[in-house]
Amino acid sequence: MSSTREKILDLAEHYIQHDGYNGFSYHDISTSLGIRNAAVHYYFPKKEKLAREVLKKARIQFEVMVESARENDKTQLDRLHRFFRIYDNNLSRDNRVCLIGSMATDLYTLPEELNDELSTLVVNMKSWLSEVLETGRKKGEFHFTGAPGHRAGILCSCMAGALQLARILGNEEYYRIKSQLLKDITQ
Amino acid sequence: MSSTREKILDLAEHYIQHDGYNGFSYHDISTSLGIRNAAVHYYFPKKEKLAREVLKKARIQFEVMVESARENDKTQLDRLHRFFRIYDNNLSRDNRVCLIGSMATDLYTLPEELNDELSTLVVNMKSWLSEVLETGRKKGEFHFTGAPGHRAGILCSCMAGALQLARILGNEEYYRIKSQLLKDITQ
DNA sequence: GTCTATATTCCGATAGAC
DNA sequence: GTCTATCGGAATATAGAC
Repeated sequence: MSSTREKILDLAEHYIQHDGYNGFSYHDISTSLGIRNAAVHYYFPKKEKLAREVLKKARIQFEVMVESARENDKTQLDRLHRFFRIYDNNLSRDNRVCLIGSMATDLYTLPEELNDELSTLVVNMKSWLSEVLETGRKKGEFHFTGAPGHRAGILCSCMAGALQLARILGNEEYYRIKSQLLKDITQ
Repeated sequence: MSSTREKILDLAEHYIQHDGYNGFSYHDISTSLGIRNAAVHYYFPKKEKLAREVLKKARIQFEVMVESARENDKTQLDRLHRFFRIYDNNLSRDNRVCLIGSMATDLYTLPEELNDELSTLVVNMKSWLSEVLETGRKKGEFHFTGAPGHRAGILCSCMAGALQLARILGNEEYYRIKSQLLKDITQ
């Protein structure tokens, strides 16, 4: 069980969300880790494989979060806060943009091999959030008009954009957007 | 008055919004234009100067739009539609992401020289939109809660994210998000 | 598993001819 | 203003020793 492999994956995730897929290199990862270029290639021969594994790991991590929400959360508001926490964590870790926003921006320069994993991640997130919103509205926790799927689309795109705006306007902008979105749904 | 220079600027804008700052090269521009690498460097010796000029041109173009809105638009809803049209145009031109979203995602790999121009563009857009929203609410055209600045932040970040999501989920997702945002404000 | 060493390609950038 | 030619460097990737 190699921990180097896991460290590489974590670093790759960091760099993708901090600098973009085309903004980092194997050299960045190897020097951060204190090993050599070739050692990184031992674990991930191609950069696209590395990125694919990052996406896969994020998808599984999201599935774990969903399962944990299913077991522990009593309200849909708890679940909505889990959704927001994903973005909070990105902001607090070096002002990362979200993985989806980063990959989407570079999408047309990426090997098509990455499309499946990326779209699965997005579809899973959006449909889970749609269910949370729909159930929450039925139970009177949330108040909003329109289809839950539309509202989920707004939340996903708005939070992705909020992390990007935060880099330019400051982190306060992110918190303003987040709290306004929350008020829109809960009031 | 060189039209080659203008063509280069337009191509650079296209590539930044299609492939990201780190996803295109002088070679891409020169071959698209049917000239040589060195000719592009004649107009823009450094890539960062090229990107800066793209941002400056976008800022001026936005100022022209604001002035046109001031002269011609009778309602704030007309102005809001102008705002949305910016993103519509990006979507219809090769599924571009917006200039701000693209540059923000690559921000930490860019020369700091670009920060000023980028933040000016964002501040100008957001403050203009805030005014439109505030005036529209006073006149009864719009209905929303919270500060106009917060609502403007939501609109900017949401539309940026919507162009990114559209690349993954299809253009229909963009239109769903846009029309829901519009309903939220006008109903 | 990690290393040295290197092949290959691409990129930003410049010199100098036309 | 555009060209040819080229430099220096960085990136992805691989071969083969340890």
